[in-house]
Amino acid sequence: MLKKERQAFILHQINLHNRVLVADLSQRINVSEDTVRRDLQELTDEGKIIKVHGGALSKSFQHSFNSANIYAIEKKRIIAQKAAALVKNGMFILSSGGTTIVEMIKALPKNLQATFITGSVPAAFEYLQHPTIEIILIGDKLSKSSQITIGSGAVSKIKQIRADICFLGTNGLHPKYGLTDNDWDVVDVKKAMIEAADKLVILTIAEKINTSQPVRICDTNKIDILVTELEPSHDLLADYKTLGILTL
Amino acid sequence: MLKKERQAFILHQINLHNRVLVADLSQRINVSEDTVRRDLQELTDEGKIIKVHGGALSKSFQHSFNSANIYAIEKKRIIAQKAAALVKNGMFILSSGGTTIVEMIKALPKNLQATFITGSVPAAFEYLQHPTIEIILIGDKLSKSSQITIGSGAVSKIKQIRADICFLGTNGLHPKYGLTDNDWDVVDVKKAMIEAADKLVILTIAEKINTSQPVRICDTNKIDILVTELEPSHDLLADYKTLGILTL
DNA sequence: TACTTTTTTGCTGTATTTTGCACATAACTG
DNA sequence: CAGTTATGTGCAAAATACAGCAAAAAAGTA
Repeated sequence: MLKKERQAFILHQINLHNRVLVADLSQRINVSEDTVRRDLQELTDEGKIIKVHGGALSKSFQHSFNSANIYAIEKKRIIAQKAAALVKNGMFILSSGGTTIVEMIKALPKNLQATFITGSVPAAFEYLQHPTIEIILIGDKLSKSSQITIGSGAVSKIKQIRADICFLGTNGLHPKYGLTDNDWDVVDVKKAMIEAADKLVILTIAEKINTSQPVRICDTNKIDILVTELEPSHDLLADYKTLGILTL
Repeated sequence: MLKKERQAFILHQINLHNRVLVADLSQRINVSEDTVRRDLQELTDEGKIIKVHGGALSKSFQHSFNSANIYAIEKKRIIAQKAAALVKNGMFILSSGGTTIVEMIKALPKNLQATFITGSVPAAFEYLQHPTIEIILIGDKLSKSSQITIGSGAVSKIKQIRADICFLGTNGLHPKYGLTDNDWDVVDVKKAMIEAADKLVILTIAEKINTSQPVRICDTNKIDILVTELEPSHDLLADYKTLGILTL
């Protein structure tokens, strides 16, 4: 069996049963467990499955864990504070989802008057807790893995918008490869958001800096402001500063 | 069963029943109590559950520690079970938000293949927890009080849909005044949902039966099925049965 | 065709993870 | 307070993962 064929088979099994075991697959396909593991690793890198000890799970399993993910929460709170300070009264703000964005929403001043636009369910949930802001929800098909709306309907709605700022969380940021993600449909939505806003602000923990994912969203020089938990003068940010990006 | 899978199962059980017992889980999953305990410990470390002697509790449980609320939740769970049984594979289902609807979503069979359409953020959040269903989010302005999208954009999107069932929670139901609510904009959306579906199913606790609110959604005879926590033959439902409504 | 180069695969040995058990300790119950 | 039940810890066995290496297969290339 060819490699591509094998991976397609594995993907099919995962979508069918929501899980696979390394030992199982190795026997069924008649290859070594190492090979299966390598296949699972590649599929994981492409963001198609979730690899776990002993096998792999469908992406739809991921959400049940992410719901209360407090990973790196302290760092994200620092980022949230810095990012929230960029928002002024009267602004129109586009935002994606992600835990960092949700933290930013929590950090918004209580008397802020602004309009926020998002397709992310967790972000919308958090925006709803705020007493004074207005919220516009972008409708379309909901993606299970990313919990935001995707598809042409969402993209065309976003294109009708002219926003002041676009806040994006990110999965990969690299001076050469730019802003990257692992889901094709999500990338389409993020691209549209970037085009629809005057300023692009990227929120990311330092750990994701200089990493990359398979699908490209935009070039690094499209970014206006980069918000991390580091000091603005930190070495890790030097490359981005030379590209003209404001680091906070 | 894989470790992650097991933890997902435990998390699901907790969200469903608000509590689990170590001994119970160990028997159901067929692992030692130690393993269950370790899982609970990890989930606790990640902040997803509350660990207690003998088992664990849902995080939401610690907030809603008032007994009146929990009493209603038991009733709503009965309603949820009955309503969830109406959904079949391949259906298109429109739904509003509300706690009763959210309970219904939790009660949906795990292998269900259907498409759900909603403008409610809490409902969407709950739909996202389901592994196999498809979700369409209705976009527009978000209403803070009702947590659903309202406005002409939402209404016109709903009008483009032809659904099998429309599930609505309700604030007032009265044989004479029909289905009523207290928010003008929400009523517009609910009206559109009713028109867009073949069947109208109303989910309500008995205590709201024969009460009314200021704004009318539709006549009582538009209702096809009325789901309450009562026995279908209960006296309180007699009026509605004579109107040709199926009571569950 | 004959050759290099690259990719794929399995193997080996060495970490790492997971799990159940035993035992001491702590928490509940009446 | 005594008895029961639950918990945490250390430990060892088994399963699983990973890194490095070399053979085999595939893809280019002259």
